[in-house]
Amino acid sequence: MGIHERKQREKEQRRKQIMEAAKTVFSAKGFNRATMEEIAGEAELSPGTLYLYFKNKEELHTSLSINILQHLTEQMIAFVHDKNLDAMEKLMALKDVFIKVYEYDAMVLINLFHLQSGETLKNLSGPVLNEIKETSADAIGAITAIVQEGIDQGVFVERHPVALADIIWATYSGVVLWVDSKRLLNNEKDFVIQTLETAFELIAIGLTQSDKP
Amino acid sequence: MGIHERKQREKEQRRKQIMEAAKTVFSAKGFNRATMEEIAGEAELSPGTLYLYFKNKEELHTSLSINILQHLTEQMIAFVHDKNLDAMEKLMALKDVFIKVYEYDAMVLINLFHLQSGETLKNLSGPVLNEIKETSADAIGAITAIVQEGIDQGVFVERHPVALADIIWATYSGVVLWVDSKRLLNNEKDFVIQTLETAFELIAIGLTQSDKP
Amino acid sequence: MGIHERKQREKEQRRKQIMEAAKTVFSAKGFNRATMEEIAGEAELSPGTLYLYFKNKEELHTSLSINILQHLTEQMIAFVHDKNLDAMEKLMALKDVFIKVYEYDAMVLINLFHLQSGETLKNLSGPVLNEIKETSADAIGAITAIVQEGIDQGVFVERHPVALADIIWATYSGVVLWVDSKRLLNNEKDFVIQTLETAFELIAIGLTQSDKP
Amino acid sequence: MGIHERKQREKEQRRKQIMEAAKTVFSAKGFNRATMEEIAGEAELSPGTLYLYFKNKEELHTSLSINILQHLTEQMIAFVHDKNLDAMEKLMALKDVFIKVYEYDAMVLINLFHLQSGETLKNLSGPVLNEIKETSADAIGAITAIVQEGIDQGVFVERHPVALADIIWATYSGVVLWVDSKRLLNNEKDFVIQTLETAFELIAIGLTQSDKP
DNA sequence: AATGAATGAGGGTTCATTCAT
DNA sequence: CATGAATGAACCCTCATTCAT
Repeated sequence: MGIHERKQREKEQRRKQIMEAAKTVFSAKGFNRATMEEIAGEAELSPGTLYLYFKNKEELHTSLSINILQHLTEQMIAFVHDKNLDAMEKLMALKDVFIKVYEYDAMVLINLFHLQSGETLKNLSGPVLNEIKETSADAIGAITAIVQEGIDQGVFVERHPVALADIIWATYSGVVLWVDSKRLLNNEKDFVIQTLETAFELIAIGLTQSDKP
Repeated sequence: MGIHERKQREKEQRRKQIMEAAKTVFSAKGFNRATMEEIAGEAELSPGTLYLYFKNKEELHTSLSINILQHLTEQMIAFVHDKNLDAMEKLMALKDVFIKVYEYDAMVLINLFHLQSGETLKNLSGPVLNEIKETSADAIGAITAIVQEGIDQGVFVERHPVALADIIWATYSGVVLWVDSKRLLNNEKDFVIQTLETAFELIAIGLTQSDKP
Repeated sequence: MGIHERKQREKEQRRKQIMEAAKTVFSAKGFNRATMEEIAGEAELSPGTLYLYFKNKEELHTSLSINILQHLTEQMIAFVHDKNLDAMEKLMALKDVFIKVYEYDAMVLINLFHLQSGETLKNLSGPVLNEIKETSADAIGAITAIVQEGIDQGVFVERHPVALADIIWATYSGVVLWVDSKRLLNNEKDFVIQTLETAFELIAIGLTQSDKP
Repeated sequence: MGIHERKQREKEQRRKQIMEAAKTVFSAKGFNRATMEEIAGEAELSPGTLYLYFKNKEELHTSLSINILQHLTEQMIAFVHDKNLDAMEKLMALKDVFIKVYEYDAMVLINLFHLQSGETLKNLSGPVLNEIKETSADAIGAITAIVQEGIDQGVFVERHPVALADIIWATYSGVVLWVDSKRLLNNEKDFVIQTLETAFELIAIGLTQSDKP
């Protein structure tokens, strides 16, 4: 079993090595202009080897996104059940996770949000698609739980919690995509984090105040 | 002059004809899987003709986005200077424009928001890039003007107006992308408009209320 | 008939105008990279018009060569029958014509010599091919006549006059092609004329001296 | 080591296989009408494979020329340093090499001389261009050395040795191109070799005799 | 005669993927 | 498992040529 386990770990190790290389190349070239040969070169492997670990280029690409989505979701779930935090504190913790993940790997996160595109989504194989569906359901579920808790506690005003969760998630993705593209268009400094902070201020107010008088 | 003008109009007509066909094909296949030959067929023209009107596939694709962005911006600017509306009414008018444009052509709008992607942005020619930059600056400018007016009138609380405009725009794009992808993932009904309504409620509250107590 | 003649002259005029433009463009781009559209633009005509005067691109290209070949041949023939010159003087006159034509239009001359290529020759239509055959036969005939006269006069040693004419013509084309390409390869000054002068010295000696002792 | 060497040899083998096929196809169709697909078919390989060994069509074509130029140059250099030959004998040996190479592969040789064309030359990549420059400099250098030796020995009259080398090389290329094209034009027998023999007689006389009396 | 918009066949090239070693 | 040479389908784009006006 020692042998079997080591094999398993080596295999996992290779996958990571490839995904790391893929991240670098996709990041520099974008999906279309990146070639499997270049990724293989970056990973110091041969092209053929990539196909032992990933079914094809698309799934290698998607794996990057799934990875960060799982990472993000895990962290969100971690404090949802934390009894020591009230709903508003959880909302702020959510914001901090969003920012931390953005800081951790902006490019893969952007990539994840672009996955929300018909073109990409349509071409994924069933299992991969399911993994995405489930993980993103978990992510939205975690946000929904926070919102629901706030409503139950009377801290947040009563609205459809799933819609609110969608808005929070959408704001996150929208800010990351738009502010990042502004950076590219105008050679600006990176304002994503500041903008996220302000966006969450607005969201917090919107969630707590009943209505414009 | 009659001749010259008619020629001009015919040329404009052809561009539209091609863009219409391109929209159909890109919409059905996505950028990569769409072929110029198929677009030409859809437009009942020969492949070569496409290149008389668009430099290459990428610029044809981008033209669709620019088009809707200009359309959107024009409408936004239209009521910014309307003296009969106060800032909050303008904000609601903005929401209505957003919704109307989404209803008018969801697919091209989604396409526009995906243009905010490094991969696509990096490969555009100078003139096209400039057109995007300018038009999107106009769009953000229009939103900024509304927010600024609200602040000046004491209706909105004082915050950095550009950041707020970015957040509004980002929320729009985020909601459209995310809720649309949820529809694809889960074969859901289209909730984009309802979600946008709710999102704007939150934004309106966030803009008018100073802070959580 | 006045009308008919004027029409005729105008037509001739247009051909020249097109050939002039073609010369410019072929010269700058080479045959393959030159486009009919660009030639039309240079001639301030539309692409379609070119086809009223030349059957296709290849024959337009070849016409340039035929033109200079006829020009060259005419001048050679002019002094072949000049009773005031002896064979050696005629040989020197030949050299002068060669140089003058090179100076007049180096590019078209080079073009002519490249026509001596299987690829180009094989794709010409019958009539054009015949014109080339006849004119180049005339050219070689003129040189042969000079050599023959020299032999008859006992000035040149007895050898096969056609072979000698071929060698003279080949030397001309070889020097022009090779020295011009050296210019391109090494960014050298143009040494074609000096090299031709030296080459003809050698030829003159070779023709007059019987053999190495 | 055995493995590495064999791989190397196999690779070299493939290049030859492709060049052989290319020679056949270019020879039959000329550069423009030859297609990569046809060459691949002739080599019993797939089109893609060609691009593993040659950057593009042009460089495959040029490689053929460079090959024969190197072959020619090697042989010329071989006897330049032969102490057993005097200058005149070396000149005659040069002629023999010229003839042998022509007999060995006339078509590729003609191809080489056509490379001396602006159009082709301008579109070559730096490294390939350099290889041509260097090899043709070596070729001219070898001829120059012979001529210089003749002058030093007092066998040849004193003239600029480089110019003489150029003339010899130009005569070679001119005779091959022109007499071969005569063959094509008039369905003649192949007189290249006889003409070269006569040409070298003239050159020998021209080099040894001081001047027309 | 002149136009010039439209044509559409054609080919070079790329690159994800495979498979014999 | 790993390799990497070979594959070959696919596609963008060019441009000589045509023809309705």
